[in-house]
Formats: sequence, C-alpha cells, structure tokens
Amino acid sequence: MEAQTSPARLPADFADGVFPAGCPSRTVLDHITSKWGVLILLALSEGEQRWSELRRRAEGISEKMLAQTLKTLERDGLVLRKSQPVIPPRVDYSLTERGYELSGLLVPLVSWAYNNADEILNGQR
Amino acid sequence: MEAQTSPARLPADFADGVFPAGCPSRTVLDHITSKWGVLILLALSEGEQRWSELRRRAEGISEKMLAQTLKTLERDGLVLRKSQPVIPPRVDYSLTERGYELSGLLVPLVSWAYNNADEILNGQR
DNA sequence: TAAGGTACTCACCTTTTGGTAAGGTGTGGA
DNA sequence: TCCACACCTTACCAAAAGGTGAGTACCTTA
Repeated sequence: MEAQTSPARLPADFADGVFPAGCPSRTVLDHITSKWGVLILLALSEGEQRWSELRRRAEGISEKMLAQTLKTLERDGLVLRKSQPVIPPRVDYSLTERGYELSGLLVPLVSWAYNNADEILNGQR
Repeated sequence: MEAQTSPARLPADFADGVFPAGCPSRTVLDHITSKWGVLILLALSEGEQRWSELRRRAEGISEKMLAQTLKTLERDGLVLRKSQPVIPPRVDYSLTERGYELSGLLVPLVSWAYNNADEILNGQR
C-alpha cells in the first residue's frame, strides 16, 4: 500500500498516464459515479435506511432506478440488504465496510460540488 | 476496520438528508462524474497536455466526446484552453485552480476504484 | 506525389440510460 | 369492502450519451 501523502497521486500503474480501455476499474468507476449511485451511497453514509426513505432522500429517483441502483451496489459489495420476513415487508439497506470506505471519498467530492455549484454555473454566459 | 481520522460528513444543508432534485450541485456532479469527465480531469492533473495526448491517455474516447467533454469542463471553469495560432495548430489544455482543487478529490476516488476493482468484480457470482 | 499529423466539426446512427405506468403480494385501517 | 402502504418487477417508450466516418485546412516527411 502507498502512504496517503498530501499531493494527490495516481496509482503507480497509471504512471504512464494511460487509462486502459478494458480496465476493470472503468466498470467500477461507472457504477460508483453513476447519477443515482452517488446519491444512494451518500444517503446510506448517514446510516441504515429503508426503501421508502431512500426514495425520499434521492429526490426524483424512480422506483425502477432505485431498485436497479441498489442491485448494482449490492452486487459490488458496497451495499448490504437485510430483508426481514415480516408483514408489512421491511428491508434495511446499509453500507458494507467497503461501501463506507468509498463513501468517505465521495462525501468530500459531493460537498465540493455543492459548495462550488453556484459559482460554476453562474460563471457561464 | 478503517481508522477514520475525520468522519466524513455532508454539508450542513444536507442535514435533512435530502438531495434536492433541482439542486445545481446535481448538474455539476453530473459533469464531473461523467464517464469521460473523470478521466480527462485525472489526465490533466498530471500537467498541461495537448489534444492528441489526451486522446491517447483516455484510451477509447472518440474525438467527438473529447471535444464535448473538454468544452463542458472549460465552461465549468475547470479546464483552461490555450490555443496558439501556429501551423500546425497547437492547443494546450490544463487545469484551472478550481480544476486542480477538484482533481485532488478525484484522484483518491479513482485510486480506490483501481485498487478495489478486481475484488469487486470477482466477488460476483 | 502521397501519406500522415494536428485539432477540430458535422451528420447520422446505435446503445444505454432512465422515465412512466401498471401489476403483484399481503395486511391493516376506514 | 376498498384503499393504502411497503417493496418491488415488468413492459414499453423517449431522451441522452456516445460511436462512426467524413470533411477541413495547412504543413511536414518520405
């Protein structure tokens, strides 16, 4: 492992500066930087939540996309799905350890976007 | 367990846990987490580069998408375009200060994706 | 003379993404 | 009885993203 020094650096394998086309990291990157993926991971970084709460938090998401996004993130081992066989159904979603690790990187990014959004969009003529 | 120096937290405005649908940060987030946007910002974090070099680095990108992505990032004030009226044409692209700030957040994310990609994709049955 | 590099734009087409609307299950409440 | 809620799934369709291939204009190298 590399020590996390302050000046951000790419992994050594990227030292040639090329991001290979077939690289698996491209796929993973697509999942975690997807429109809804980011929001779901962010929402879950605040703690375990249920379907309907996630729907509310990621304002504007359709049920279809919520299901799809959650499935992808679960398959990626980022989100944990705990379904309880009770009536009415109760399903709790939370981050796995890996998901937490990731959300720790996502939060500063979203915060930055949030803080800079107005300035960025206003600066356009 | 991961030793979290500072527990990543969302901006206070997100305290209600809702990510508003019409929020400008959604737009900005879409730009910077776009498939090619990330790669271009990452490539430029290594320093000023020309069109053809960016094409090479972001392996698989089409000329159309390169142009489109660069334009969006330029409009967002993240990328600086310096065109020199020489023949053959020479155009240098670099990060603005704001772009540099952002790339500092993107690099750890991409590194993480790179380091975890295999484990993530292999763990799928 | 021809080919190739440089930095693009444009028109056309396909693929992917995402939205809408409906259905389904089982129960509790009006 | 009928609706509403919770947690989804499926079918269908529109919009957005992205690829392909051509064209531009000039210069350098072979």
